[in-house]
Amino acid sequence: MNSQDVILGLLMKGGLSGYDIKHRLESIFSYFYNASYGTIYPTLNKLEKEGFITKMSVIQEGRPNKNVYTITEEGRAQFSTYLKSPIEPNEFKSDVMTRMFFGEFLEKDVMLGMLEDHLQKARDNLNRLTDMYQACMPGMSPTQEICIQIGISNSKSVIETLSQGIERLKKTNEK
Amino acid sequence: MNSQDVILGLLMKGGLSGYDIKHRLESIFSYFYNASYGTIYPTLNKLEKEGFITKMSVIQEGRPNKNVYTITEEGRAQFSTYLKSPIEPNEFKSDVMTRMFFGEFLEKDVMLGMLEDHLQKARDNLNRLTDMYQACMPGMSPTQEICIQIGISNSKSVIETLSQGIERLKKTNEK
DNA sequence: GTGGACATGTAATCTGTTACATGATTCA
DNA sequence: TGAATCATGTAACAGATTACATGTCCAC
Repeated sequence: MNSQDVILGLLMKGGLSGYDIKHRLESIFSYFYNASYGTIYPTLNKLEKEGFITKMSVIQEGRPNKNVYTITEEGRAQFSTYLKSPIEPNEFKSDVMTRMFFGEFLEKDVMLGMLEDHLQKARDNLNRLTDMYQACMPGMSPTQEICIQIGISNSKSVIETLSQGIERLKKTNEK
Repeated sequence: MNSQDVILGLLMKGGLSGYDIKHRLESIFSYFYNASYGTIYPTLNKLEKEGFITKMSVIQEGRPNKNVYTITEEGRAQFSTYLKSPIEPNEFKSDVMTRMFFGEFLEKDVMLGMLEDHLQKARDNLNRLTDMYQACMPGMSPTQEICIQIGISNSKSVIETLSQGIERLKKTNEK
């Protein structure tokens, strides 16, 4: 899975600009994939050259013009090839957890501050996801719903486990 | 956080070879970080050139020789710098979840097969983590314990949410 | 006139993986 | 003799990010 597959997927339901794609990725998608403009625009150009999408310049009023890309039949076939390819394992990389792993080399109060901070981020993330769930709920496909439910339950489990861990750490601190 | 930081961290408690490091990463670490030999060996050479670690050739009986690397004072200082640097956000990339997101473009039975498969992998992963928890439990630092507890509770939450999702999907299939 | 949303793009760089290449030693 | 484990390394490539560069249009 790479940016090409994801972009083709996003175009399956209608034309989008690079800017639109970035915003889609940031909202719905951000939990399990992301890409920067430095990836999106070159990928769109590449996909157009390969005939998987076509470009249309759209003149807008009150805004700069934009390039709206539409998927072609070849593009749909290509996306279908991706969907049938072997699934790649999840990739997860966590700086916070790495620091927790090496926690014995850091002062306890610094570590506690770090964990509290991370906990707050997890709470914010949970709120973001539940808001999104509420907002998108009616229009979501069954598997999209599973997707966001996994995100939500994962967030909850991190919050719970981390809170308990912090409390335990604080107690060892008192000694 | 990159391979340099992680390798220095692993050397904080004693000398290791590249091969040892790979195995450490695969066992304890694999939940939140990983690296290939193609990263480990060049990184070790780079760290040695920079004076953060020193190499010692160890002649073994019944096995090929190996290079054991030891962290220097400069290396410890460098690792400490990492621990005090701003925390980078988690990175998560999931092919399965991307496919779930685009589930409407895939036949239901194919999707179900994919999800069952993923569920099994999640169960295997949970078993691996709980075994590791049992095995390493006495020697773990408090924050290491939090680390693995988060891994375990996340695995459990994925299994539960996914199982329920699969059941729901099956019902919509019958209609 | 300035900040912010909208909009597109490139060059340099980073960081890593994969595939290849080699070789010792043990055990069945 | 061949597979498995131990052990090290490199070259080609992939895939992305960051920083830079540019510009429109609106509202304050």
